[in-house]
Amino acid sequence: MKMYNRLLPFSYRIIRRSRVQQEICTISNLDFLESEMLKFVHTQAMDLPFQATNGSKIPDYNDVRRGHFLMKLIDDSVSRNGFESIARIFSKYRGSINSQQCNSMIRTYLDLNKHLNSLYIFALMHKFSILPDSSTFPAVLKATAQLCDTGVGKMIHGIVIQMGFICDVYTSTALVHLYCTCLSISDASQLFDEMPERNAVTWNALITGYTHNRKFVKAIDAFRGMLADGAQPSERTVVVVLSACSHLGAFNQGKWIHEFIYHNRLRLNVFVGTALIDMYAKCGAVYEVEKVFEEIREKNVYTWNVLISGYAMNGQGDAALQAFSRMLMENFKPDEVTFLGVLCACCHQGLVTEGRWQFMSMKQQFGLQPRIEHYGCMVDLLGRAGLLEEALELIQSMSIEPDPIIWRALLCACRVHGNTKLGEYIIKRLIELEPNNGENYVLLSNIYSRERRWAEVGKLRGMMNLRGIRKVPGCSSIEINNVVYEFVASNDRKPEFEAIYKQLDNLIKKLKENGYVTGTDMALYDIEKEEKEHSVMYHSEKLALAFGLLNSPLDCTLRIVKNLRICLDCHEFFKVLSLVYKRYIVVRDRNRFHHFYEGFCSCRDYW
DNA sequence: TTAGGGTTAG
Repeated sequence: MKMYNRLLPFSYRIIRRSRVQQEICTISNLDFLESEMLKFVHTQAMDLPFQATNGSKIPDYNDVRRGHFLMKLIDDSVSRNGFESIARIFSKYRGSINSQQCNSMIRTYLDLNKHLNSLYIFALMHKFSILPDSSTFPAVLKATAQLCDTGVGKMIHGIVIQMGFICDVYTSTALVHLYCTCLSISDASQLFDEMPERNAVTWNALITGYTHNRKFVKAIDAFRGMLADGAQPSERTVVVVLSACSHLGAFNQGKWIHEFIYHNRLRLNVFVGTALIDMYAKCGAVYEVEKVFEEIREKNVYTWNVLISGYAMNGQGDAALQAFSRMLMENFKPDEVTFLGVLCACCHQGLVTEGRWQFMSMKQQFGLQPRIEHYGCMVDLLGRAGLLEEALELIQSMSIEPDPIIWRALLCACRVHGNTKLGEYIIKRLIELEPNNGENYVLLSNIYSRERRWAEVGKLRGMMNLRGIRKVPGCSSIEINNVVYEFVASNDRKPEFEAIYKQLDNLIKKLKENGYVTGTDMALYDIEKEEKEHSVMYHSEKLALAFGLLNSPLDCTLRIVKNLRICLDCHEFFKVLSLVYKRYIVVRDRNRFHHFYEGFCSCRDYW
């Protein structure tokens, strides 16, 4: 039963006011809201496209058709007399326009992506005393979420509370979505907790909100909450939860969701299939990627894109290019994202000629305009291959203004190929663009350290201290028995991790006997060798690995996710360890995957 | 007859 379907005009019927609701009510006054909304709509209405239609009077149709008729009348009038004429139409037909007709107009404008029109109709409803009902608000809130205007969003929330519609589950779900989209996720969560009624869609709105706000662990927790609440997850639910697992690299959680889909007979539609492939790709599980891809019937450009970029990030450039050829053979039209995957595959594989050709073909054969991301891939591809001049020329030839990311890609190449002169030129540009980003200083410091220019290193260190710039700490996570453990790099031994340090000390000793040499090139400053060894010894990925070895069966693949790029020393350490301990280790760093097995890495030391 | 979905450089 919908308790609030019956209209409660201006009743101030509030069930329970939370902090958010109280705050909202203090700023809400319906007349003020009306004038503010009209003002908002007028100020933004200048660019609206309108279609001219003919019409004179309202025929006696049902409400939806009358709503559509009115809309045509409005469009026609607006195209001839300007946006304000909508109010004149309302005035002319005062008394014969009802809320159902207005709802129909609001929803149709929503479908046409004319969100300001939806809001304008809503504002005029109050002006002409047409009372909204419970069907009005979901559409109005959706339009507000699309426009992402926080002021209007809070105003409409105020009206919802004041008119007593906060208990309508459709309206409050739309409100949760609005708060997740353009207000605050914590306020959305509070609203959700206070809702007297919720259903699967409300849970979906919250879980989606967490994922879109990058609160991936909370999204997975909310999914568990949904199951505990007895709500039935749908295909939409699992798509969003899988996306959270992808971001976290949470393989076991993702696999569990896959089993859940199977046992609960959810459809393996194109959304679910694509989300599954993406999850497995971002967990470094290429075999599962292929299995799901062959299993699903329905595919679209998204599905192909996650497959191609999945192969690329896992170091299987040839497979990515083969998948791209197959995509074309099966008559799918590639888009800009497809070419990002293709160029990324060439980049990680060092396929310079192929990359140049694909970049040309993207423009000439497929008519796609390269974006800065595509140039970024090309600069990285050329830079890694040592073609620094060509990479610089490409940046200079761009019609788009180069961004810090593209300069940093070239700077990394300068470090790899020891080109200090170009590195210094770039760093000056970078520090102008991003004076507070510690990563830039660290990159330059690494270039100086490599050439043993300790005076410059010291000067740079002083500048960082003076400006209060800190290096982003390395952070790695590993999933053991469905629990994600996180480790942060540290120069000090923390007492609670003593068992892990001991394990790490033993590992280092054993690996040194088997050919591992501590790489200290990446250590930042001019410090003694022993101290440098110490500073790379407790990198977060090594701590995660030591913890994984201590807490997993011998045949278990270890999967580690790192927030920065894996360092040279850790890369060597993992290679030797995979040989000595016969373990398969997968590391997802900020850029790509490294699959370590029998002393080798899938990146073939090219990263 | 209303609310909620997947991909993207380094």
